[in-house]
Amino acid sequence: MVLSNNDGCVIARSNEAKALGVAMGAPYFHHKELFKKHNVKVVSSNYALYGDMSARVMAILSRFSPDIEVYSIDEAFLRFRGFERYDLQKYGLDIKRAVERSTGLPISLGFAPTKALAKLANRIAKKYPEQTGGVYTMENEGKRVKALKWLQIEDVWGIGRQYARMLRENKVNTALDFTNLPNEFVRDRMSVVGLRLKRDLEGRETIQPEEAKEKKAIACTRSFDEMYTDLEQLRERVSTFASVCGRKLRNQKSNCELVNVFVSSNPFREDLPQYYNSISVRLPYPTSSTIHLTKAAIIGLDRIYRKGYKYKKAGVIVMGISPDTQRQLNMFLPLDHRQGPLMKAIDRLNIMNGHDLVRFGGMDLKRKWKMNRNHLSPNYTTRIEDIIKATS
DNA sequence: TCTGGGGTCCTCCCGCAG
DNA sequence: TCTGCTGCGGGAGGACCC
Repeated sequence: MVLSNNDGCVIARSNEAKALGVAMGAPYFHHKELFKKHNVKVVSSNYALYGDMSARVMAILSRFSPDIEVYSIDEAFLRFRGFERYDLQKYGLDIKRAVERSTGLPISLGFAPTKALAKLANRIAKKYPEQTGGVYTMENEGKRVKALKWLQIEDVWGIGRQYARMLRENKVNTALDFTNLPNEFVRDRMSVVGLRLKRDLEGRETIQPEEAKEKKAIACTRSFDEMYTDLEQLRERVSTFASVCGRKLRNQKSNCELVNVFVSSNPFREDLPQYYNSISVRLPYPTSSTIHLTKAAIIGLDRIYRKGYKYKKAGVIVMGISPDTQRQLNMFLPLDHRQGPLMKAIDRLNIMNGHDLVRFGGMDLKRKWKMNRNHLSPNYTTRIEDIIKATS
């Protein structure tokens, strides 16, 4: 089982762990005893490792089709245009073997005419490994209808909890029931998004592949390991969050003109007074300078901070993002030309010498806080000390 | 004691300007 | 000068994804 940041929630479960009845997102501490009793292997999330393994898998997949959309850390859509003469089932097994041989990671594949149907085909492949070999091809109308009949409404890609409940109340129990609904009903209750999904499930390609785009918002938010009451503690954390946003912005060669800060008490502590607030601070011109972002974030924080609450979470979200090459400057405020080279130098030092070598005065230089990661797996592929040792 | 983090898109509403 | 209509942009809120 894999835990979220801070070892808070269960975010991934093996089939064995699922069989124990552990729900997705369940708080870890609720089930600690059960895990101990059944000897469940628990690991803290390790995104350095997952990110690297993901990149390896995606690189292998891209050898099999020129047209790949990396959808998330563990999913990709590949388009097989011009593969009409291929036996896709066999080709799929080749892909699966190649990934498993090079990375040791088991994968499953689904072939279908649209993205929503491909998700469904993949689900079948994963669910019935013996019959499908981990590859399922939805090559005709009969298979499409059969699959839609099999798929429960809440398992449809794009149908979340709210929609599933509403649909069940309207006697829609399977994906097939959903495709049989009148368009007007779907449009009315689920907006054009629902309508697009319906068409896609009918086999008419509607949900288009996404090209890699620059992010429209970049966030760094954290729950704290203890509750903070002091403005100074919050300032330190918020400064650090702002500097992370700055680094991410510079990585994608963008600037932002809006810095949003939020603070929150612990909603699970109903015995304590609750407080949530957020504020957006507009910058005079788009920037990715940590100095500017931090200043703006602190101004925002000072405005929303209220004494007397115990704070459990805070974050910085930068918005209004534009690329370096399209920067709208301010007619009345001169651009500070020193910021760019300064940030570049800091980023370079931090890359060469490990993160956080160079930091800013407002940040948590003494770093009293810690993230709970009590079950961390080694960084097998990204840290030389952690590399797997082979012994004879 | 201990309950994650990072995104997207759509709709609605409001204020503003023509 | 006033009123009504229309289009647009921004913010809030709600749905979804991983």
